[in-house]
Amino acid sequence: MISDNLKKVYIFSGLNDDEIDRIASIVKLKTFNKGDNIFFDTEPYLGFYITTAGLVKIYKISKDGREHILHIIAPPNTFAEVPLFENFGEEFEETYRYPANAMALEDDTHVILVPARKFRQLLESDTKICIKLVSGFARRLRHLNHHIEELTLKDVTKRVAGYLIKEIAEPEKGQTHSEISLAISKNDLAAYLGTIPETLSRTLKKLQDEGYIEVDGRKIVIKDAAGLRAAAM
Amino acid sequence: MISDNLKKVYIFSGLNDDEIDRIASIVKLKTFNKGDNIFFDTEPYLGFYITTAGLVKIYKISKDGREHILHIIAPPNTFAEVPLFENFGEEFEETYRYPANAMALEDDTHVILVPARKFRQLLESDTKICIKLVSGFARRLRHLNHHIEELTLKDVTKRVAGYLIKEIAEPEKGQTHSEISLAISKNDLAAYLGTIPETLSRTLKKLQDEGYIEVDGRKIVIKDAAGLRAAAM
DNA sequence: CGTAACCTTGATTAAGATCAATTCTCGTGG
DNA sequence: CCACGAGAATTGATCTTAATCAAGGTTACG
Repeated sequence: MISDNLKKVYIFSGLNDDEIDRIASIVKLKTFNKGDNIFFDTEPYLGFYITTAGLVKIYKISKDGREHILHIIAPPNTFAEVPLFENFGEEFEETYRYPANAMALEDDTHVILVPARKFRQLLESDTKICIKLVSGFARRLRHLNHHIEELTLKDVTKRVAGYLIKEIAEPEKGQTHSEISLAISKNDLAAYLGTIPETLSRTLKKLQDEGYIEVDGRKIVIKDAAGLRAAAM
Repeated sequence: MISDNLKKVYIFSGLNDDEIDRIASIVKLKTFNKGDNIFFDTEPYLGFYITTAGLVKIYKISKDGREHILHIIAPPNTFAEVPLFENFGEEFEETYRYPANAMALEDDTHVILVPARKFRQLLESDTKICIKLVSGFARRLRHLNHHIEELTLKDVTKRVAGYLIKEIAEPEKGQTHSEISLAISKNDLAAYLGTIPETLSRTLKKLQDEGYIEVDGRKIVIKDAAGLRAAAM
C-alpha cells in the first residue's frame, strides 16, 4: 500500500490520512536492480524520489571517470528534492536537470517518484510539509558541511576512522556495539570517503595493524573504540 | 532603518510591512571590524544572522590549524540558519552550537542577529517565510554540492580556472566582462578553493604563462575566456 | 566450475603541501 | 614625506600523501 509507505517518510509524518491520500494519488512506484541508474544529472527534472526499500547512491562523475558519492540514501528517505525550489513562486520550468546521478545499490530497490509540478501546488497550500522539508534540508546541509570538513581538513586515515566511529554510534539507543557490517561495497565506500579502493584497503589494514579494528570482508570489529576515536581527530 | 534592510533580504521579500516590523522588533544590530569573529563553532547557538554591509566568511579549522572556507557571505544574505531546525517541533534547546566559525572580512561589517527562540515561534505561524527558507536552503545545498564536486573531482588548476569563470559570469546582464577584482584576499581564496596560498600563487602564474589571464595584485584580467573555460573542465 | 566483480598487494609517480626565505604593499607615526 | 613594520604574496627546494599502474587473489553466483 502506497499510503503506508508514505507515512513512514520523514517529511510526511504528521500529515492526516486525507493529505497522505492526496499525495499517494499523484506518485508513481518504480523498482530497480543493483547497478541500475535511477536518473542521470543530464536528464530533465521530473520530480523527487522516496526510497522505501533497498539502497541508493547519489554521486558525481568527473570528466575522466572518477566517481564521488555525495550521499547514501537508505529507506525511508527522500532525495533530489532540491530542484523543486528552482525559482519557487515562478512557473516550474521543463529545463531543470537533476543535480547529480542516482543508482540503486541493491536488487529490488523500491522508490516512489513524486512529480514536481503537482507537488509544488500542494506545497504552497500546506505549511506542515514545508516545515518538514526545511528540517530535512537542514539535516542534509549539516551532513554536507560535515562531509566537506572531513574531505578538506582530514587525511584518509582520519576519514576512514571517523566513518567507522560514526557507524558504531547508535544515537537512539545511546549505546555502541562493536561490530559493523558495511552496507555498501568497499569500492563505494572509497568513493564516498574521497579516495580509491587501493588506498582504502591499505588504510583499513593500517588501522588493523595498529590494533584498533579487525577486518573480515565487510565485517569490521572495533577492538579499541577510544583509540579509533583519537585516530579520527 | 532596520526594516528597510530586512526587506532586501531574500527570505523576507514578499512580507508585508507589518510582518517586517514584527521581525525588526526582535532583532539586534551588530558591527564588526576586519578579522573580528562573529561566532565560533564552540559557542551556544543564539540565532541566525543577516549581513547588511561588509563581507563574512564561514569557515572550519582543523586540529592542526588549517582553515577551509565553506561560504563567503555578501549582503544582503543570511547565515547560520541551519541550527534553527534542530528537532523542529520540539522545544528549542540551549545546548545547540554554531555549525562553523564566522569572521568579518572587512571593516564596518554590519550584521543583524535574529534570535532563534522568538523566530521559531514566528515561523510556525508564517508559511511564506517558510517557503523562502526552503528556497534559500535549496540554493545553499546546490552550492555545497557544487563545492564538493569541485573539491573532490578536480585538481587545483581546474578549481582556480572554474572560480575565475564563475566570477566573470554576470547572470543578470547576460554579458561577461573580462576584468575581476577579487573581493577576498588570496589567502582566503586559497582556503576557499581547498588549497594553500603558495599553490594558488603558482597556479595563477601558470594560467598567466599559458595566456589565459593577466594577474596584477587583486586585479585579474581574462585574456582568453574560452581557453580558461576549457581549462576548468 | 568458470567467470566476473570485488578486493588486496606491491612498485612507482605526481600533485600539492611544507619549509624557508625574500619581496611587495600599505597603513602608521615620526 | 619618508621610514618602519606587519601582513600579504611570491618563489624555490624538498617532502609526503595518496593516486596510478600492474598483477594477483577471493568471493559470489549462474
